[in-house]
Amino acid sequence: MPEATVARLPLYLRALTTLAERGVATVSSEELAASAGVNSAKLRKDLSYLGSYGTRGVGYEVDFLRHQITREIGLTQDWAVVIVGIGNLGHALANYGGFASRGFRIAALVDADLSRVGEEVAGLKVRHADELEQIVQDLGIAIGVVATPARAAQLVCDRLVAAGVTSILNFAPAIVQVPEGVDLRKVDLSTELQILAYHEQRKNGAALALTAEQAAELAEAVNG
Amino acid sequence: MPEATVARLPLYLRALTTLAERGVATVSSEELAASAGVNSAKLRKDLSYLGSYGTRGVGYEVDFLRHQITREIGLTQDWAVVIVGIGNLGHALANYGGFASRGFRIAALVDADLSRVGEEVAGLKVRHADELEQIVQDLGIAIGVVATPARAAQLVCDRLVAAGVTSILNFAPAIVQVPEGVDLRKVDLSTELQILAYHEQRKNGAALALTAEQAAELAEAVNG
DNA sequence: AGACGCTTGTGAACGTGTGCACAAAGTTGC
DNA sequence: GCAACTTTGTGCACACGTTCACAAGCGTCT
Ligand SMILES: NC(=O)c1ccc[n+]([C@@H]2O[C@H](COP(=O)([O-])OP(=O)(O)OC[C@H]3O[C@@H](n4cnc5c(N)ncnc54)[C@H](O)[C@@H]3O)[C@@H](O)[C@H]2O)c1
Ligand SMILES: NC(=O)c1ccc[n+]([C@@H]2O[C@H](COP(=O)([O-])OP(=O)(O)OC[C@H]3O[C@@H](n4cnc5c(N)ncnc54)[C@H](O)[C@@H]3O)[C@@H](O)[C@H]2O)c1
Repeated sequence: MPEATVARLPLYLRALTTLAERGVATVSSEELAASAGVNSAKLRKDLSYLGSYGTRGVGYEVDFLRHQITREIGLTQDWAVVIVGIGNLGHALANYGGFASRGFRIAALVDADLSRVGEEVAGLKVRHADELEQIVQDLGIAIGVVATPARAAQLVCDRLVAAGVTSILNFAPAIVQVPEGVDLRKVDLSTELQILAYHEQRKNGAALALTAEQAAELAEAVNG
Repeated sequence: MPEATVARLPLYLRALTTLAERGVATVSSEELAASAGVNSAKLRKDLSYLGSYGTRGVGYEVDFLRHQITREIGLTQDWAVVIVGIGNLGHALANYGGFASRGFRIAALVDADLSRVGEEVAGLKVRHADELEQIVQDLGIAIGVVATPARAAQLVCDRLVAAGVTSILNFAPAIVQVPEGVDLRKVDLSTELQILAYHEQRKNGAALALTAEQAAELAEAVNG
């Protein structure tokens, strides 16, 4: 299955869940594509990787398709997650209710700062970073979330990997190396804003260019 | 400039900043690529879109290249940002110091909940959503960050656009439509986790498949 | 039952992105 | 001033992703 398709399955899943809540029983690729904000041909091709679950002339059965995607992504089981670094962001993540409803359970919170250890956040006691290996093994944790400062990110990832974690979501703005077999994804807010700024500048730049062109025309008019 | 290149420029910028702080004056494409975690040919092709700023046989001058990328992204000016939805995540974002150092200034905080309005967060008073248009125009805000619940996201984006915002970063897990000319990027943590879960499952699935194969072999051995 | 209309699933064309490999261009050492 | 060495910038081939367009298949209505 293409990586681009995998990245869109959660999108479809969310759209299907919304439809199911509204009591919709079947949906065409055109409608579902509109809900998910993608091209309908792309949607059909994506879904075709799961199998032929549609009915020609009718569409897709919402509940059935939802189940198939859930199974494909691997959300039939709950995944235990550890969050490392319980600062600003770590607190927000720990308190966020949206993970549980999507198949993820925050199983442990870890920080290196002794003044933070023992604090109760979202019903969990913050534990010390040195206990990481024990925690990961005891709770069967496969996914780690890194919300420490950038300078600690590589060390924390190394420890997570050593403890047996094979999937990491990194929020720290740092380039981290992990051994093969370990999946690393990053969420980088500053980068996102910078990409927006680039396009924003070009929008304004286009306006400036137009002005320059107008200026040239003006100059020509005056000189001609 | 290719979109993929634009998305990597912030990465290079960060790597260059780190090098500059370490006092490195020049860097080869090989070294810089390693710092940024990309292929060196890709890095050189990306940089070639900015112009021919390298010196053959030597490499790139760190400070100069940093300045060129900063200019290209449009970070020579500071961008004013408004955050809408000052809950868990909004607080974390408002308190985050990493934006200011990268050319973004949190200029205003907005919420619809009257019990939140007036609260002081990160040195700013939370203002009411109805004032949005006024705020955006007075402060010359071009970028909006949406950290409201999903159900409010479309409404908030519509209001932001109506107020004159032309770039939006959305944290709510919702598909949002914006008119042409407005850039919308989304950060979706659940999706990221789900992508990790998919690969995680396949890792385990590979192990299970092996077991199944072994089982088949065993059955064959018993029957044969 | 058969014709009609609708929607899926997919072949094929196209566009974008990646990475190799090397000529061109610079530096360093003698 | 020249040869040897280093590193950039880029042409080219390939891989990946997207979109069009349509035959095949299903349900419905007469
Ligand atoms: N807060 C945000 O909204 C935001 C936005 C974008 C990016 N980030 C990034 O997310 C990360 C966390 O941000 P934050 O605002 O929560 O920072 P923070 O300073 O509030 O929290 C960091 C936490 O990590 C802990 N920590 C430090 N070293 C550790 C280690 N080796 N092991 C375990 N824990 C350790 C600290 O004790 C602290 O509690 C940073 O890298 C930041 O750049 C945050
Ligand atoms: N907290 C997290 O770590 C986290 C993680 C992933 C995604 N998210 C998403 O980010 C968003 C915010 O999450 P949160 O945990 O901060 O939620 P929250 O409920 O704590 O905060 C939401 C805030 O938005 C305000 N709001 C609601 N409607 C509004 C409107 N129309 N205009 C202006 N403000 C409005 C509310 O008053 C509240 O203060 C949610 O969509 C959530 O799914 C949060």
